[in-house]
Amino acid sequence: MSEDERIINRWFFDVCVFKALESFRNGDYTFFAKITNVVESMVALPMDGRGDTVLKLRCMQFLSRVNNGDKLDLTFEEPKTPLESALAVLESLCRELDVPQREQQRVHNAIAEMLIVVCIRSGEFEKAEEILHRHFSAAADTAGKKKLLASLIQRRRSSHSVLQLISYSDFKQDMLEFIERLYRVPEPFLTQMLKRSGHLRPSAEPTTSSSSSSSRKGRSSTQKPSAAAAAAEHHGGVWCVSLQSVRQVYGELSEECGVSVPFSRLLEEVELEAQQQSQEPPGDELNLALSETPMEPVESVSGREPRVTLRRYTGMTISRLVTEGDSQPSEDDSQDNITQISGCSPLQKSPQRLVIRSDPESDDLEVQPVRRKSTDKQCDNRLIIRSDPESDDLEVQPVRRKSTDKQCVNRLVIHSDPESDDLEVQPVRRKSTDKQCDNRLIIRSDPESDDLEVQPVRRKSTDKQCVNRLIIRSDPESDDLEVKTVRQSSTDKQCDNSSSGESRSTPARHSVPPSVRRSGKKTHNSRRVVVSSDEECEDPPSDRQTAGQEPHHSSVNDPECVLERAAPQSSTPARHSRATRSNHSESEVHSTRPQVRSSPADSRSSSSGKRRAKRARWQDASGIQEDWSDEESLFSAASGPSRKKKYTKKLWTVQESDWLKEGVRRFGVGRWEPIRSAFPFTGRTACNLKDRWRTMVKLKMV
DNA sequence: GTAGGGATAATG
DNA sequence: CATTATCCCTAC
Repeated sequence: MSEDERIINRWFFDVCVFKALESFRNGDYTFFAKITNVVESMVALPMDGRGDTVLKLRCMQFLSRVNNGDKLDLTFEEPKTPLESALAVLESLCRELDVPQREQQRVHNAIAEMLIVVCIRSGEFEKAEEILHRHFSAAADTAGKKKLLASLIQRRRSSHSVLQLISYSDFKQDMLEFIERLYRVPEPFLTQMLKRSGHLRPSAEPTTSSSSSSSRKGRSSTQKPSAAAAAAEHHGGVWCVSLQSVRQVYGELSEECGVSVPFSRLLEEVELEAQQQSQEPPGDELNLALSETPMEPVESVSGREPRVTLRRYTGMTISRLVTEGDSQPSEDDSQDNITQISGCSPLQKSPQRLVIRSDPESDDLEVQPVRRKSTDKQCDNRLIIRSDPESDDLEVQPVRRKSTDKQCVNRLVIHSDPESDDLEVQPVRRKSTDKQCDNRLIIRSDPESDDLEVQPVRRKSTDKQCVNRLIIRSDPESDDLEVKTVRQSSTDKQCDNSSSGESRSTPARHSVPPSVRRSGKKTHNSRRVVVSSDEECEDPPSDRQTAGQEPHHSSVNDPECVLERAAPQSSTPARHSRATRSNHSESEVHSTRPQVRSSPADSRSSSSGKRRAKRARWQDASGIQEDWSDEESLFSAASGPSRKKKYTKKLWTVQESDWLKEGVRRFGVGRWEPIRSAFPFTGRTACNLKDRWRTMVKLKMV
């Protein structure tokens, strides 16, 4: 990666962070979440890291967690609720910045209080109690509050006039103010550049930070429209600036910002990139991908394809988590939301994994077994699971992924009849046009049996979702796939494993492995049906591995769970499921995005429609945190203060591994502390990085 | 702060 | 019980 690219990445990163804060300030949390995802995904990119980069990420992480703090089913770090993660980030911030003790305590208490309130409102009294004891200080000024909360918990009262007075929105803004007092994000270079060139209308500019930013850096970002500005033109909604003007402005600002790259090199890069994307017509003018994209990050993210760098980021919205390096998603993969689950079989040297990915383009769910060994040869076989908006049918389609992205045309439609619980399967040949579907699928793993449960959900508004679900189980003995329909009554709570099923085999291709462990609590009754696909996906014999699974489900309403197992750092939340099975398994989450990475973001709040929905769906798929938290609480209660459990393994996410690789590239092996500081790792010590590197080397991931 | 090596947790 | 990624401890 060239130096130029790093610089450009940082410019864009800065703009995104700036915009994210602005949207948070304006209460546009949806946009905040989207942009956070973008930011998050950028973390692993090579970037000209100036001191503030990590700090900005921290702020984004913090706000992202705060933003999702009222969603107990999300998680950024394994067992933690978003606000618990926020507390952890707060600690990091306090370590990195000089935060007055009093302020630290105040913010800490505010977060703890809100978390307790959220738990109480949700009826999670045990969790609320745990937080109360663990995080809520009994200082004089909070003693009364603590007592009240304790009382509500004890009486199991999830509603109380006091609770109604507490506004989550106010809390968010309070946290934002805290962040802004702590650190004013400087006005991005690109924004300044535009302003100077006369392209940026003052109104479009964020108020708060611009002034402080410039002053913070001690530079005088006065608006002195350079001559360059005169050369700018606005064509059909697109700002165009002559190269000469950009060069001139660049020259002025590069000095102030410490950019040493010659403009000519920068230009070459940009043009090259533009060409590769076959977008911009070459010319004497920069159709400012460079200026425009940054200026309107929103559009880029949600709408049309952003150009240049942005495009790449969008794809990374997902948080990838994986532990294995080789598992790094291919370029292709990185464009989708991916959930990865892996399992390791002792017999086979290579672990088996299953990648579940949501297609940004179509709301489809894609399941793909992955071989971890040879990185290059990923499995070529995939399974697309799609819900039909029109009929609640489930469609399963094997896909062969050549180099050409063309899919297979054979599909399998699985239809469950609400009246009879029958499952209908229908082979279909399909053209290439894909239709979207408005229904969601819930994939859930049964803790008791390692089954995979797939449930179509109507996205409408009615709370009564489909009651029919599918249980997919793989037969370890035969690689068969067994599909069972399940009718669920709202009252059930356990999984029913009564049925045993029959199975059928699909040509083996996708076996769903067992093993996810999750605590499940749902149940259904059911009947099972088996189906076999008539299509075949051909797969090389070896691909078959399958993997784990994962599951999850989600809440009926809006689920958002992701599987996650790992990915703690990201800003994206996941829902947890602890379900993964293998060592490396993990799930990812996607989240907000890109990164904030960890930063924040993630999915949590994205609002853009489809993508958001998709993400939400994924989240559903993941585990549910409540279960876990129950477990956790049980555990803690049982073990008491003394921790019996020495520790819980926290698998490394792909993103963390990417940071580590980038860090080693940047600082060298052995420079663990600098690496740790340069990236928004949370809950990782330099020693952890060292160990992870050791593992990665051992696995030949690096 | 880092390197090594042992211990542990999680999984087949 | 064997494996293995991750965690923990200790020496330097």
